[in-house]
Amino acid sequence: MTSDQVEDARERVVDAFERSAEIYGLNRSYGRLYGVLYFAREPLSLDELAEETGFAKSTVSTAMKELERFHMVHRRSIEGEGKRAFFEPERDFWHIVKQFLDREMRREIDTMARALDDAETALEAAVDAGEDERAARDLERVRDLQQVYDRSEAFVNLVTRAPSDRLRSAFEDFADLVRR
Amino acid sequence: MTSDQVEDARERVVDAFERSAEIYGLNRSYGRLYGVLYFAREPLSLDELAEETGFAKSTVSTAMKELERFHMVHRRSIEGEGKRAFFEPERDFWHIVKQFLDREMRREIDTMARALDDAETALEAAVDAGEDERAARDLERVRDLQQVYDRSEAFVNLVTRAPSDRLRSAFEDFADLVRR
DNA sequence: CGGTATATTCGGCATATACCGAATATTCCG
DNA sequence: CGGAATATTCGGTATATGCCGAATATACCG
Repeated sequence: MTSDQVEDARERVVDAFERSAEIYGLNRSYGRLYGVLYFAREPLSLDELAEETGFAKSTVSTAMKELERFHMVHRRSIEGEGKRAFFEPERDFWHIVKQFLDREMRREIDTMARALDDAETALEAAVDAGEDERAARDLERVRDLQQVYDRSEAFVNLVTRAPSDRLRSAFEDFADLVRR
Repeated sequence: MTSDQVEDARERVVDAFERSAEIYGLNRSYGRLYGVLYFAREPLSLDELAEETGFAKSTVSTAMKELERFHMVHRRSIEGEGKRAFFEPERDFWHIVKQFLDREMRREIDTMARALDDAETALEAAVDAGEDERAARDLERVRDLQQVYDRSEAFVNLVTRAPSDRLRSAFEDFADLVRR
């Protein structure tokens, strides 16, 4: 039966989504839910998602909240459907990446930057006070890190502020930059 | 005492490493171990790392194996130190990123690509057989994904093959690409 | 080749996480 | 405003994970 094969094929792609989720530190179930949504012909309700994936409705509810946090799905209500919530997948992967950079990576960079600044101050004082020469070494290390994080921050700013299609084309050209 | 402040500052940076590890889906303990190594004046042994971090030696041993897998640390032996192993941090972050792309992301891309190719074949057959028009929709989705993953693969190839300093400078120029 | 220093493996415990179903809260509509 | 439909929260359980210390394996040196 062809339609069985189609079903299998779709299932394998959803499997692949699960493994992807895993790699990026997300729960497998999120990959599955996202995958199911990705192939849905229309927005799905919590009950439909639960039915489709085999998870309890409560599980789906919390998972959806998290997936929304990552901007991987969007919640909608539909005219005449009362309170019932419907979910659609975000299919622009660049958008998802941007949101991740904006939310998670920026926060990481900020804490690190603050820690580094404090460390720099303390170490400068230590060096001036003629403390052991370990301080000088550490100061160098800290400054190296500062440079790395400054660049990361610039990159994050760049990416999160540019629209997806501009990024896509910039990355095409990026290839030439690396190669030349 | 200034040296207390220095100690505190170093500690805060190591803390920041822990949080970073967390964000990228690694264990906090890996961040701590890497951080301690980052500021070490010389390569550290398992016992020294255990002493410094408070983890059991066995814990450190397995963690080090994992950190090696990610190319975040390197294992060395030192002349006249017998069997004892010493560890050094990889300080070139680009190198670490490249290894991650090469090992993890490439594998993810491969499984997804295979799943998508299978799905494409099955769906094409279904469409030709005049199956329900859902197949046509799905085929479109699959092809969109293929494009995304093809581009990702090209990007991964590019980055993993270029030397770190070239990447760094290419990313400087990338900024102009996006902005212009 | 035997002994010693070191590394790794393994079983077990304690904690964290994923998931469930029942209980509660919220929204919408008559 | 009340009641029905839905979503969310919460407590409990099963499983996974992190970490430890003891037991085992491995490498080096005399």
